[in-house]
Amino acid sequence: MVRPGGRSAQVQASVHAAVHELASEFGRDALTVPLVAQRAGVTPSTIYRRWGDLQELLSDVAVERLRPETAPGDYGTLHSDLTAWVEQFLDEMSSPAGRAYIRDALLGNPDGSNAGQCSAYAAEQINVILTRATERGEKAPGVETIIDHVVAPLMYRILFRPAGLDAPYARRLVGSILGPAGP
Amino acid sequence: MVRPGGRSAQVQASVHAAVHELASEFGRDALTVPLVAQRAGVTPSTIYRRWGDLQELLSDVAVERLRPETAPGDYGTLHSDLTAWVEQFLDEMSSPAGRAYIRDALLGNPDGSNAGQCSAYAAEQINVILTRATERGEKAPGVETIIDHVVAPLMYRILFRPAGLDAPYARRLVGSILGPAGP
DNA sequence: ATCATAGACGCAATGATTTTGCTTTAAGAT
DNA sequence: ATCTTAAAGCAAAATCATTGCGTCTATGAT
Repeated sequence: MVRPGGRSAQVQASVHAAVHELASEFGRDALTVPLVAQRAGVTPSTIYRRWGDLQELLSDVAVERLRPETAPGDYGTLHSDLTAWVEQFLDEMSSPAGRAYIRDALLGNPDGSNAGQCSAYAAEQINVILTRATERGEKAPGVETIIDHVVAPLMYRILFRPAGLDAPYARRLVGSILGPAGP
Repeated sequence: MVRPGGRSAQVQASVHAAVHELASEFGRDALTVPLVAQRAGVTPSTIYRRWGDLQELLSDVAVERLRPETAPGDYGTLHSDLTAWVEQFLDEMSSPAGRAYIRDALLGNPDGSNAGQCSAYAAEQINVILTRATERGEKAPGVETIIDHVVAPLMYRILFRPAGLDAPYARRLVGSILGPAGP
């Protein structure tokens, strides 16, 4: 039974806020359940009961933090829209903070859909871009193609090979799917 | 100062073994340092001193577990070699145990090269396949291309979208890079 | 072959976190 | 207004993490 705005919601909000504050104050690795609980004005047992453990909580917070806040910009062509989006994606995700959030998101319970949610966010953004391109009359590949051959390589490198990852690389990926930049 | 075969090596071996055993007995999430220590016949402080914490230890074990034990098979053509390797890769990595190991490997210390090591293993295997193809006179793409457009999409789906991941999908990825299976 | 030494381990005490039974609170339904 | 019930608080108990100190072991030099 969901009770939006009720006490539960307030607790969740203050706990999430506490995680943010403490993470930026003392660093993500200094977080502990009792610490977060104190800052949030809650008892530790509340957190343990609702989230199970710190990892679940962090995973939860990470997903919220990874949700895009704005629709992809419109730059007139599919190629430029996608390039811009990919560059921003890379920027946000490859920072130390971004990588930490991604790793946290991956840590949630077995098939708790936290990680899936992240992927869904990206798919949604890409879908907006592709739909817009189609409406303009441009020929556009499928969302899956972009995910497989642009997003996935970026994410792979972010997670497994933090070095050798820059904007030119990202643009090259876009080019390899859409062909070289149009006129 | 490395002392292979010494007490240290034995401790490491029995601790690793204990992790394996307990993980398959009680599940990875039931592991605790004291539990592992007891099974390994060691005191918890030994583990804390050597590995720091449970995550480091699990990350360590995961990398060892993810190391390929055998060179990629030779099936006569690049296409079949790569397809076979990819199918095996998918098999091993997409199982619940495989995914758990990957996640653990990602968890090691900040940029402790554990995750990088995994990526290096894959690159090495692929390199063997591509070199063999080149020696046969086949035209072969670079290692990076295979990583970006075959390994990365697989890994992305393993981590973020466990559903909709099967051998045909993997073969399609290979086909999209090498072209349809040749004679 | 023996010795000196650095590194690693065991033990045990201490401090922090996690878990659990019971009680209390407040949101939503009657 | 009262009732029902999910969720939170409280506090004790259990478990886990951390650390100082002494001991042991394998190594390299004598």
